[in-house]
Amino acid sequence: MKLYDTLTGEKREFAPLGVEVKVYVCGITPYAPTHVGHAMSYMAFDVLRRYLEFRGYRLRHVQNFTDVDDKIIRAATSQGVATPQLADRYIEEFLEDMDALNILRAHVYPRVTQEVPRILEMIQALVEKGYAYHANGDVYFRVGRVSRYGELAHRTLDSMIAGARVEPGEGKEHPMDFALWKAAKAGEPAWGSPWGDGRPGWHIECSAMAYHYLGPTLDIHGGGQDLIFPHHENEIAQTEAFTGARPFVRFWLHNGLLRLGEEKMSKSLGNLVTVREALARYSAEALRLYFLSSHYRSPLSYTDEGVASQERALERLRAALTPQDGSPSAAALDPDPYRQRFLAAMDDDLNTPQAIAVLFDLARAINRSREEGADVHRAQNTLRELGAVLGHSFTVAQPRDVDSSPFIELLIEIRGELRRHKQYELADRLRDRLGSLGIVLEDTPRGTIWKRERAAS
RNA sequence: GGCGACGUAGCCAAGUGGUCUAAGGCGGAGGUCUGCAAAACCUCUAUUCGUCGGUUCGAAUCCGACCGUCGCCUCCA
Repeated sequence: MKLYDTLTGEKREFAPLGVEVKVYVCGITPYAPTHVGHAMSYMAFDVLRRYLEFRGYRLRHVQNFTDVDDKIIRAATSQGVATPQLADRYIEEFLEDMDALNILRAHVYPRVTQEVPRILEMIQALVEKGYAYHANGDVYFRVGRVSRYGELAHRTLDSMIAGARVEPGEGKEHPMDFALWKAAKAGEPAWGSPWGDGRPGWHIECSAMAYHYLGPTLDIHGGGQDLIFPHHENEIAQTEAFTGARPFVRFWLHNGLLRLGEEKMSKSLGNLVTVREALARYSAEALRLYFLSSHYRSPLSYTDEGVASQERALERLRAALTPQDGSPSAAALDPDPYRQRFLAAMDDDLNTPQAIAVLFDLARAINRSREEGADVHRAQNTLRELGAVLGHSFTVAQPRDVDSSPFIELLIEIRGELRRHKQYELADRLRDRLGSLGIVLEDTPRGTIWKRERAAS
């Protein structure tokens, strides 16, 4: 299996260093509802995880919550709640959203507020080694000490300064130096430290947590492309300076960003669709199919038509899984060539668009073979199995509420009687009226089936 | 200004030197089935890959220029 590594800029054969694959994925800063851009990112890493496990690897997945930060403090003050309460609320929401999207939970979700002692240890060590220095209650990382600084972003320190948007910063020796520890302002959450009360800077928490939960070398570190610089660049600098071991990360994986209209979807720009809004309109599977229909490293635009079209596409895959009736009279359909193609696609840096194309090919083959009377049970099992690798179940997620089901079935029964007596006008009226209420009827050789149409407009 | 990515059918999106007269999905057209529908199935729907040059026996795929879009350089998945 090959994975594209941002650091080297090439696809390389992947194998974990030890018995388990060590995966760290950057989590969220919980101060606002989860949006579909997060969903896309975590879905990409969900598929990575499912595929690695499918390939027989054991895996340990750590994902942080940055639950102390300027934006959290600001949001908490403006809403008149304490920062831990605000963070807790959004963390809970985030986990619920991930569950709703069928994204597997990480094995560990460390939080900055619970890791401060370890973060302080790391900062202290960096100061002792000369990689960091103290200035007015802040502690900064000395970027100039790291000759490779900029290697992940493929930039040099000089070229970054030429960009000119660097703020000098009071106590900084070098404009690109970044804070490991920030002195507390009045009323802010703070912890004691050798440099006075304060809180961790933005990047150090990931270094400390990754080191503590996974060790000095990670097999895979993931996140959105917007984290490459400065966040991940700084993680490399901190961790390698601290451990003295190289490389900190063997494979850097970054997903392309979701756009809304012409711009990246982001909290700061305010152009976003929350996961809850999306799930109110579309099924989780349609959203998943939409995201996976594009390669994880490519940017993708979120559009209603796009997700809606996947809702219809999904119906085709589900239809291919409807049970076969009658006993097969022809040779069974052999799904192995499809399986091979699926694996080849996934082995090539998780080429989910191609893998999905294989699933549609297999679905078509199943439908065709079934009409010809061939045994499709094995092929259907393969479709189900490969779908599950992508996190799909293809089950008719019918919000079949107990209240109306018996009545709908009664109406269908009566319509059946009408049809038997060739009272088609009345029968069609029933079907039309149910249709306008969002209930779709289909007359099949096995009888009439119904399903609820998802409102999509 | 610096660094990087991308531009493939009506829409979305794979493919990155010959198997490509380019996968798959949505949409569209015709047909089979059906009381009529729906679903399913079959057939068709880019001789062409932003534009212009170049390299090569051969390019959507490599190189150059140009046009356009986006990302990072500041918080961000």
